[in-house]
Amino acid sequence: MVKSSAARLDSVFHALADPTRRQILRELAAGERTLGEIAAPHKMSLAAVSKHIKVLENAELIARERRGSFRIVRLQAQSLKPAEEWIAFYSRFWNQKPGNLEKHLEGDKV
Amino acid sequence: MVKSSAARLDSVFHALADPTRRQILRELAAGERTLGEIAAPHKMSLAAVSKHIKVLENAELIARERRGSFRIVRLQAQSLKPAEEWIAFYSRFWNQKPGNLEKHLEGDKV
DNA sequence: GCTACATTCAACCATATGGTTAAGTCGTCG
DNA sequence: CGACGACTTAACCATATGGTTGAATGTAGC
Repeated sequence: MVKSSAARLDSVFHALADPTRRQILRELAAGERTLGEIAAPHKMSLAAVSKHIKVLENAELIARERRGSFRIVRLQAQSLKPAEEWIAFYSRFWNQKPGNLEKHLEGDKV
Repeated sequence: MVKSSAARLDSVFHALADPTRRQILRELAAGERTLGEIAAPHKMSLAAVSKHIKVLENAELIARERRGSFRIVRLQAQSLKPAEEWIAFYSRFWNQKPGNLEKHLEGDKV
């Protein structure tokens, strides 16, 4: 399914809005894992983890590949880039004094 | 309500996972607005926009202030910083060749 | 082919989300 | 003080989310 840029941001941010899924991504940063390995540290059923994996896959943050009877999961960090860029638009604000925001964007008025 | 760092990421990413809310943040980047002004361009009721505003407020991405009979809404972009930093952890990945990821993190094996 | 293992799918459930309309609140102005 | 304007809250609805358990699927190995 091809998604619009807005829809891709929707699914990426939605995927990130859950601590279990963020933890999974952190684990995958250290290398690929099987579903079983990913699920082990989490206090929930394998089926529940499988659903989280599907949410991450839908956001294209991971890729799944069959390897024998295992399903190996790999990080696709580049899908985070648009999200990072979206947020980075605001980075110029967070080192400024709050009162300067309007001036900064609308030109010096006072 | 004081939130854990994880809970704050939850609410920020959740707030960003909706195109209407992202648009509202973009509008607010140009300066403060009243709720009416924010709602005008959107094809939904004022009550619906009010709910979106509440989600953004819960994530501390905006602040509301009473000004006469108006409610003025201001961007609080600094609350995006932790989200940006969380994502930035992965930035070293997206300029690399996929095959290098494990080597990069686990030391050169092959 | 049978069995075990790894994962997925289906059915179900409780709660959350995103929208609606209608009523309520709170300042301002005549 | 009475009415209007600008929101906010409440009640309601349909659909989505996040979890469960139990059955189904797909490979590997005897």
